[in-house]
Amino acid sequence: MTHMSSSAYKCEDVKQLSQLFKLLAEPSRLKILCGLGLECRPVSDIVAQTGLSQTNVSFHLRVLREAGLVRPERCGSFIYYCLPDAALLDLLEDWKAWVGRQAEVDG
Amino acid sequence: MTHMSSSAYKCEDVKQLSQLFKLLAEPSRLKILCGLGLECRPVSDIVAQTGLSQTNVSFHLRVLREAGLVRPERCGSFIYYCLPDAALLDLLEDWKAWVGRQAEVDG
DNA sequence: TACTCATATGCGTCATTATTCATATGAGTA
DNA sequence: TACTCATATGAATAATGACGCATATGAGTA
Repeated sequence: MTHMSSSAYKCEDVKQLSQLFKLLAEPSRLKILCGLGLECRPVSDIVAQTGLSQTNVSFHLRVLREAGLVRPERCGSFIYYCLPDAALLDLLEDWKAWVGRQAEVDG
Repeated sequence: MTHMSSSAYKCEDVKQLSQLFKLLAEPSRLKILCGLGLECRPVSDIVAQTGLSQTNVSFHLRVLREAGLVRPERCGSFIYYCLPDAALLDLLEDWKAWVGRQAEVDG
């Protein structure tokens, strides 16, 4: 316990947080999330929008669904997906802003 | 262009953002970043603190360094690493808060 | 120079995971 | 029931990335 600081060692829940980031780290998944925005869209729309294969979209939607990052809603033979929490988009925006600032600094 | 909305399609820079998240998705790397906090520490300290092997720490530090997420500073035979931007910690805190809230909601 | 300590790097291996193909489920409709 | 469309799933493959071992670099010191 020599140089314990107030700022360090704050991430007890590194595991939980890294799992979340892993979900967002997949370009296809991030594209799906961002593409959804605040709207609900059927899978076929997501497929068309992202250009990914239907199989692949379904795969990633399952991952996101099981993590609670998207919520499915059946409507007829369609299944609509949407973000359960708008705050997620704000967080993503914060990172984008940060990345933008970093890019300025680094050149 | 049938149902283009204001909220969707906002992530032009999905690739850049997902690369950043990929860096943070590695538990070891996240541990290193969080462990650093606002301080500068030599590699040997990071090794001791994280319990990771020296090789592995160096490996991850390189990844983080090349991405601009840590900055090295030579001091004698030691190389100190620190975060170049304190805002990074705030962003991580925001996510932790969000994850906490999600956990409440989901049960 | 020779020696030590701190850190970095090349290489091989193992584990994880994204992707595709083919097929199954499940709702709607005739 | 049979048929179609929307979505999900299983199996196989391919790509990525983390980790350890051995070794190299580079600074300090005698």
